[in-house]
Amino acid sequence: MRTASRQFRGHGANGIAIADLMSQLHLTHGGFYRHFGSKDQLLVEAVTKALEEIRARFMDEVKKGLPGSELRIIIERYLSPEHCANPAEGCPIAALSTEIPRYPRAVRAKIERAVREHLKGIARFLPGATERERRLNCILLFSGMAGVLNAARLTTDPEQRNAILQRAKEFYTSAFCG
Amino acid sequence: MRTASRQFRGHGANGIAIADLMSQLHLTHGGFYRHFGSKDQLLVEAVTKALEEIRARFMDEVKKGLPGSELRIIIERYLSPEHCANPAEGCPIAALSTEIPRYPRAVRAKIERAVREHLKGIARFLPGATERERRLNCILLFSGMAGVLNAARLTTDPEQRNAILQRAKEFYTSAFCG
DNA sequence: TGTACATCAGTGAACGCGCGTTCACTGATGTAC
DNA sequence: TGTACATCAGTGAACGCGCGTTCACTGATGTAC
Repeated sequence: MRTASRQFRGHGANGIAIADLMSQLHLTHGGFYRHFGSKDQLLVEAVTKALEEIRARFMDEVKKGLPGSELRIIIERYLSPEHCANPAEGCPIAALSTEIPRYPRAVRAKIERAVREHLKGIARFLPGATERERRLNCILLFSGMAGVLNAARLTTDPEQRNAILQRAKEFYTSAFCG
Repeated sequence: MRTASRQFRGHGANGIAIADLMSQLHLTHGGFYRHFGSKDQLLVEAVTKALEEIRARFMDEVKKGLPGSELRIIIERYLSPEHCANPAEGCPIAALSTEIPRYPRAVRAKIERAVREHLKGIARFLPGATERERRLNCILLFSGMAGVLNAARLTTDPEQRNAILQRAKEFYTSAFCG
């Protein structure tokens, strides 16, 4: 399961074959359907799982930091060179955002629900007078960071890549951390 | 060519078969290789072409507006509900950003060059003391807007979708238009 | 403790389809003489 | 003006591969008696 999730993020929603995935677990591909109804279902569960893991990791980091600096820490982490260099371990939305809208309705709906759940858990660190405002700000911040992460990922020059991440870090921190 | 470009943006870099594409032009798929060396090459040319068209459209709109409001117009346009609803006619980077990094080096390099060219043409409307700063700001703005556009595209509730676009418009306008 | 049976994760071969690419061929157009 | 030839966009069949899914079978584990 964890392996599946990594492979999806690393190679794209269609970039990995079930046979290859199973053989990485030292299994044959036939057994796959004992555990999942289809590859789409695996995708849904992999994305959901990945979001939960990421959120757990965020919370760990946040607990270690000073109170009041939660969001600053999350932004720092999200736009770190490590996250940029390892899409397979990172945010599945950043890795798969353009491919998800093209999936069947049922798949999209489930992924959307997982994303909403994820954002709900993070929105409380965002500024905003009402819950609705905090949610909107949360979407704005994370979609923006996901976009800039992808921009950095398709830049081949490492220096340029770091400059982009650095500039984005300053920008989003000053915009959302007062 | 234009058809190809639309199909790629609408269905993803792998979402359209050469046979289907050719038959939309009332041709058989065999003739494809008289014009392009491979499907990858078509992708590169389609993205390049799309960026040129978009920039030309931007410039048209900008000329019609008041001087000084160029960037405001571009942001308004990029985050419009029309752009959100029609990925096939819109920004190829927003539509394909997560798929491009997984292509072979040669493909990526050519697309990156086209993107750089594109941004170079727009950067002069961005704030910044030096050319380098304006370029960084340009990447920041457009990657952020591409991210939020994708977030809006995977939201199923239309009201929520418009709220996201509206909020993003305010945010990026106030951040980059002084 | 031992035996018979059910369950079920895993095996490996096969099916069927989609699709990128190739290739021998056709037929219209243009050029040379 | 007419004829022979070259060019080349387009045709349509075929090749070959990848891959999601199915299925009959195996073998280990656990339960009933």
